[in-house]
Amino acid sequence: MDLTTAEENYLKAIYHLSEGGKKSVSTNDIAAEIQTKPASVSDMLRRLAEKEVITYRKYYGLQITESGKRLALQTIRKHRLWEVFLVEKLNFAWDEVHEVAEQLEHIQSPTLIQRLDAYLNYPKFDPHGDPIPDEFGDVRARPRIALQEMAIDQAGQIVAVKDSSAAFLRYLDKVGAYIGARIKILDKVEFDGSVEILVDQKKTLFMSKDVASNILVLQS
Amino acid sequence: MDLTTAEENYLKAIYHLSEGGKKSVSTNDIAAEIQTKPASVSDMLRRLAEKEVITYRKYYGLQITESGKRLALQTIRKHRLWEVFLVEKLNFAWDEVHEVAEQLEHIQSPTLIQRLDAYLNYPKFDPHGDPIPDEFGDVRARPRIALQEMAIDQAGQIVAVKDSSAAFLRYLDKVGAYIGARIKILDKVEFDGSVEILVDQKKTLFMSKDVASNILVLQS
DNA sequence: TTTAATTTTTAGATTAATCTAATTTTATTT
DNA sequence: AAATAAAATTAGATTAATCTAAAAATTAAA
Repeated sequence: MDLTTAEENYLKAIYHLSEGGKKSVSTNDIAAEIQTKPASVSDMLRRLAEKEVITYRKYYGLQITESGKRLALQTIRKHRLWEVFLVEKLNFAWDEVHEVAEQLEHIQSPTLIQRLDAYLNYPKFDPHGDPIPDEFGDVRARPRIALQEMAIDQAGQIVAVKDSSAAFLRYLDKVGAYIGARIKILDKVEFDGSVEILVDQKKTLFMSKDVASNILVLQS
Repeated sequence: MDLTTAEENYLKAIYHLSEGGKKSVSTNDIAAEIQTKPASVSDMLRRLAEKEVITYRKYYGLQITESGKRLALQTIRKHRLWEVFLVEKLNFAWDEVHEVAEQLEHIQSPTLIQRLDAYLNYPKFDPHGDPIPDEFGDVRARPRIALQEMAIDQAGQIVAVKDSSAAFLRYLDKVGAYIGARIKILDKVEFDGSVEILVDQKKTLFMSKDVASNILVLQS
């Protein structure tokens, strides 16, 4: 059973919102996530329910089905593999890849994705540090902690960001706190929650609590 | 001015038919090329004329405009660059790439194409031997001759095929007459027009007139 | 040069995806 | 618990792309 591009986008948004910890996903949430009007969402929910990728009771909300989850994870897998390709092979900066990947993720060709995966050497994480589901939709997420919550002298590797807005990503790139950087907490200021870290054993960096709580670290 | 995916496909078909040497391109030709109904074509022609990528007089036929030609060549450029990528990097066979490239050619991102071009080392020909237009739409075609028309003892390199159906391409692959192969005419049979050739200085091969006239060679 | 055949276009429907405006349902407040 | 606010849905339109069937225009043939 095949989904249109629009359906894939809605399903992906629904999946992300469901995983985002919220108990129920509202029509308005989806509309905001996908930049469209609530009326359009209602319409689409009816169609998605017909295709049995969600269960849906009017006014009462929705739930993604197993088959819906599988399809959403396929799309996410494709998106993230393309992001790896764009950054590793075509030298895109990691804050420039999203829109292109948003288009590429809808290309239909299982063979293409298998071969792309092999070509990229079966990457497990995308350039933002988010895990890439395997072809069965299994995701092996690493336990990650916000940089802000680490104690003095703890070390680790930056693996993801919470806020992946272009502005934030550009800021990080500029100060040298890239994904993959090995860091260590040198000091924490009680007063304002700001942190001093050592990057790659050479560069020290100050960051505000706001910034530090948006950076996710894999502890070592 | 942007074209939809369907418009791009029609314009590409029109361009190919125009270049194919026919003086005028008919509604039925386009319908056949694109696997659709003449009624749909009439409709689309009206829209393409509105966007000024063709000039169109009802019942009298159409002509592609300069801007239409430019856009068609952009799409063809993208298609062929993706084909190179699929074959060279992802190890697709050259008869498996068409459908995927048909999808990839519609991805909108000038940056992506620039970088893909650089990554592939600015290829001038696709895996079928067809020339890749540059970013301004300029095509530098090599003078090519049908294998069938070469004289005994002449040598060259297979650079393209006229009939690129999957069946024909598979046949060629099987007998070892791949794109890029260096060949030499050993003998020609007057009676049925069949040819005997030497491939890569080691293997001799017989082929019928039909096959030989569908293989294009760059003479050396 | 009429008639017949072919080609092309229009008329009228359909489907997916979207919108605005109106209505209905649910949630919140006094 | 009635009144109000917020959220969600329906009604009715619109656009792109397609189709079938009918009509119109052009081309070919008797």
